[in-house]
Amino acid sequence: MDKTPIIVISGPTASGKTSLSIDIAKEYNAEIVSADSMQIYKHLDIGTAKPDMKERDGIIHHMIDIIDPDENFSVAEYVEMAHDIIKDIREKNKNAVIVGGTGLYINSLVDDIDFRKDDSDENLREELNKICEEKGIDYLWKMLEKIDPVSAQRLHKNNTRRIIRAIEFYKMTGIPISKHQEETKKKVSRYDPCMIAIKWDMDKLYERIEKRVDIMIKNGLENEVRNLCEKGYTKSMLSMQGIGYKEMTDYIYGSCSLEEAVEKIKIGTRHYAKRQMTWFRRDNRIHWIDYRENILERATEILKENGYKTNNT
RNA sequence: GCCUUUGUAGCUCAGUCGGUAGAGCAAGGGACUGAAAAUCCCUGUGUCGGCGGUUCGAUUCCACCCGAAGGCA
Repeated sequence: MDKTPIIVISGPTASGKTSLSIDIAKEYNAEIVSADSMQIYKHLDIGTAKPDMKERDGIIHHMIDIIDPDENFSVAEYVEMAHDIIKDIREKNKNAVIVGGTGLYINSLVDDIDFRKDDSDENLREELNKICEEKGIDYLWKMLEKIDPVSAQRLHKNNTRRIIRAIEFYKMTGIPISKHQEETKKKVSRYDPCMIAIKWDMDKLYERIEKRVDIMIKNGLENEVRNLCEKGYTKSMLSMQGIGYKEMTDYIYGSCSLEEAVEKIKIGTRHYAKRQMTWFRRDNRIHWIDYRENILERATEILKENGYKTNNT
């Protein structure tokens, strides 16, 4: 079976993914599929650095603004929708450019990981959370050790979230999540990705983050979050836990000053960029482009080596 | 000018009844298969402001100097 070629642009925040992706989309007759866990939300624009229509410059963007801020979303849904979109794009004889910084989304899509329909249940998860509060995480960890010792060994006892997910998976499917993970690793992906990312010196990247956050403030992040709060969206929602949103909410409700909130946004974004780097660093399929190079030119070379042709060639 | 408080890790500060020091934050590294902008793990030597004195030994006590904050003139 022929694999579907896809162009993937990943990397840390503020590395220049968006503008590179649009340039590439123009040259390669492509549509863009975002892989960003926050840009999927409507009304979260400034803080997520969502490209506006002018920036998109006529290029079709998918997986942006697809749900309301009070809705939950997950990788499983992401992957399911993205597969269909890519299929449609290909049927139009266009290229698909996947762009985003959410490593889990990128890898789940590119590696074509299976998410079963029946292995998740929010009520059960809530129930387990309650048990954790009452009896402590040790109790849950021991429970997991009995049903899935492999996962129990792998998971640190403080990582409540993952422990609960592992138990949840077993209760829903009757098989240990560790076993499921091993099986899905063997699966051959339907995609043939050409992966590109822009590499920055961290201090340079941090400078960009600093500037970018200042611009967000200038562009009215406070107002954006105020509107969200007025619409009734609260910090308990996933969307409002995004960097920039949770800190601004704290400021709006008076638990810190604006300066403190801005500083926290900068720190949070730095931490995020660092985590993204540890995620992407280990993927040896990625072609890293140094920020000092002519990025589009270099990307074009890489794509050419991988059999992609521009509109002009 | 005098009095008081203060000077310890990039920052905020503990501490050593004299045996050369430790937290939080920052920073660095790592993990990651249905919350992932989330969640979690690992990493702490720094002229203890300067110069002397006492002492076997001073960051700790004493004197002086320099810097900071406050008070009195």
